[in-house]
Amino acid sequence: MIRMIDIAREVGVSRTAVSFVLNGKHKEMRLSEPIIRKIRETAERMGYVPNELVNTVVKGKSNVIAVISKFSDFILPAIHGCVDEAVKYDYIIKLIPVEKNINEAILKAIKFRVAGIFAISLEPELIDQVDSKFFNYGIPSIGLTPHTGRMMFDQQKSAQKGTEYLLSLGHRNIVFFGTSSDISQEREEGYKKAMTEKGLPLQIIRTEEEEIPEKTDLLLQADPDAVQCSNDSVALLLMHECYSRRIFIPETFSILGFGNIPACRLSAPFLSTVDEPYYQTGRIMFRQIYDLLSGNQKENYEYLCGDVIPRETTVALKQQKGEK
Amino acid sequence: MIRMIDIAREVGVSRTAVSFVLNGKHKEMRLSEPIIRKIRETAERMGYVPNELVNTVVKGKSNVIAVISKFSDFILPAIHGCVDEAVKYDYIIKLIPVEKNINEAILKAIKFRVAGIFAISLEPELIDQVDSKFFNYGIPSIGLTPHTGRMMFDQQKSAQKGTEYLLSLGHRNIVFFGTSSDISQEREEGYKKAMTEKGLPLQIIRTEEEEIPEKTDLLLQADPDAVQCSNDSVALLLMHECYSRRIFIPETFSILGFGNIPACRLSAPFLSTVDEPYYQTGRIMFRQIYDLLSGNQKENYEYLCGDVIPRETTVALKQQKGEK
DNA sequence: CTGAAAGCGCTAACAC
DNA sequence: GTGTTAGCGCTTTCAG
Repeated sequence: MIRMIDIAREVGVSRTAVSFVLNGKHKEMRLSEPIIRKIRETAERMGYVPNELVNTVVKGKSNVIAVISKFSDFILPAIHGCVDEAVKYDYIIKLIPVEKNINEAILKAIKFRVAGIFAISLEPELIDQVDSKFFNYGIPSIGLTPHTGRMMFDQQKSAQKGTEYLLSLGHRNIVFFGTSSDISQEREEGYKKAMTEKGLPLQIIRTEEEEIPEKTDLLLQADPDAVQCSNDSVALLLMHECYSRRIFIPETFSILGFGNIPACRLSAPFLSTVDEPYYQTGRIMFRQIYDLLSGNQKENYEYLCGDVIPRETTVALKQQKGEK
Repeated sequence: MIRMIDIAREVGVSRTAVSFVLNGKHKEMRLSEPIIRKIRETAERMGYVPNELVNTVVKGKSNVIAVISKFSDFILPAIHGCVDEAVKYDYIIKLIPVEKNINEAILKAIKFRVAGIFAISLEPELIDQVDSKFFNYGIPSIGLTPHTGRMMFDQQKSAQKGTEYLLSLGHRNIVFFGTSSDISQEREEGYKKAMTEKGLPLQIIRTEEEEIPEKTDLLLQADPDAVQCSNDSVALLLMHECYSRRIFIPETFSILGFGNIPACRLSAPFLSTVDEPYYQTGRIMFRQIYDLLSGNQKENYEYLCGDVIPRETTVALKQQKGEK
């Protein structure tokens, strides 16, 4: 690796001159144009690459952000969005996986003197284990305390939009088919709100993914116009149950998922769903920490709201009944 | 951030002593046990965190690996595997996205003096643009030249295993339904090999994903026992076409996918497929660059071979005919 | 056991 | 315009 001193010697100037030219600060020391050009050319010719690590050490400021996460297929697209956004602001993302010990991961980030820490997709239990001493280091972080770092996505409102879409299709007898996870319940609230506003009765069936086969029978007894699922997996699994019973969708009833996972575009029939844009959310999350780093503390970020993506599993009630 | 000198002053010893103790080299300078303990305790109490950046600068060796990639949902699980494996060897992964300019990404990696560069999931055209001067820096890299950095996965052999599985089920009239991509053709070769070994006639239908609706009719005319698809998407899309035609699977014919994407476990019926373990492959890729860094150059890594994952879309011929 | 000193590659203030 | 110098936080050698 060639260093500044090497090119200084080659050109026959001081290391300082090289430093200033290469950092675009040559105005502060009126060097002659030819010299400036020669320094640049020589640097290029010798293949000089500045050492960012040293810069970080000297300036005491890095442009690396640690993303601490329990990675899963689920969260990967958000990381993707985060990385893409980071590169625009000339930040680099370092990935630090967490299995059991979150403090180990945080320590690793601090060892590298990262500019900021971004924790994402960690269970509350892990967050509770965070050693509070780390906050003394003054490293801006998001997601290391219980109420920060949530996905910037409004689950309830998005689910409500989903229900309203079903309503707009003429469905009235809508059952919400969901799991008992926190996130599922937030979505359930959206359903409740939309139904209540219309004065329609609530029908909620809670199920774990493994119980879907049995719970499907329960669902069928309700003879719904439409069923709104708390996520795409349960929607797809429900469709699977319908298939084995030779119950056709959307002729028998409409199904709406939530999440817009890739499988929605590969199911038979294609699953209508509410989009949860992980990638976009990842980008917003980056901007959140970026603002934190720049000191532009905006306290309230706009939460993203998902759009309904109509595909083949939802159809107007009239049309459905006609086919029945 | 507290420094070594701070804890040295606190304890009343030399900075050298602190350095040696904290790096576990105190044997080289026989310090008294109480002093050693006091240094450790003080470091802990004051919240000392070593500065890895400086260490890198001083030692001229880092334990950071840059993963340069055009990230996509596809490749994310491989990254995941890579990160998980890296952490075991105490390496950190830095993500550097590439859109158009690969040299910019490489430069960024070199600026940070990474220990190695790992390029993955980049089109050949991008690889061709790599400025050869970068190789002078002697940074170990994989995937920056046309014939390195391929996924360590044997497409052909895996596909062949798939065909053999179909054969073992009693199917003879097997058609290969695939796209014209390079990877699809490798898999096609596996199919050909298995069929040829049995002296069975080859039936291959090439299709792009958009053409699947029309090509399905062609497929149907062949009246196959089983169809082997070049990837899960086309298998799933084929199932979608069958659904709209009310052709039931696996009663009419068996379908085998390739890839084992998450959607396989969410389709109706669940798709049997050949597993392409991206996550595992990512881990192997890390080990590859790790060996390169450690100087243990093994020239030939074992290519992974996928296993058949039987689910609901494949069934023995006898059983199928019985139901027909 | 310790303190001094050189070195890693670079920035930035300063006197010349 | 330049060379010197101090400093960033640390490792490592070496004479005491």
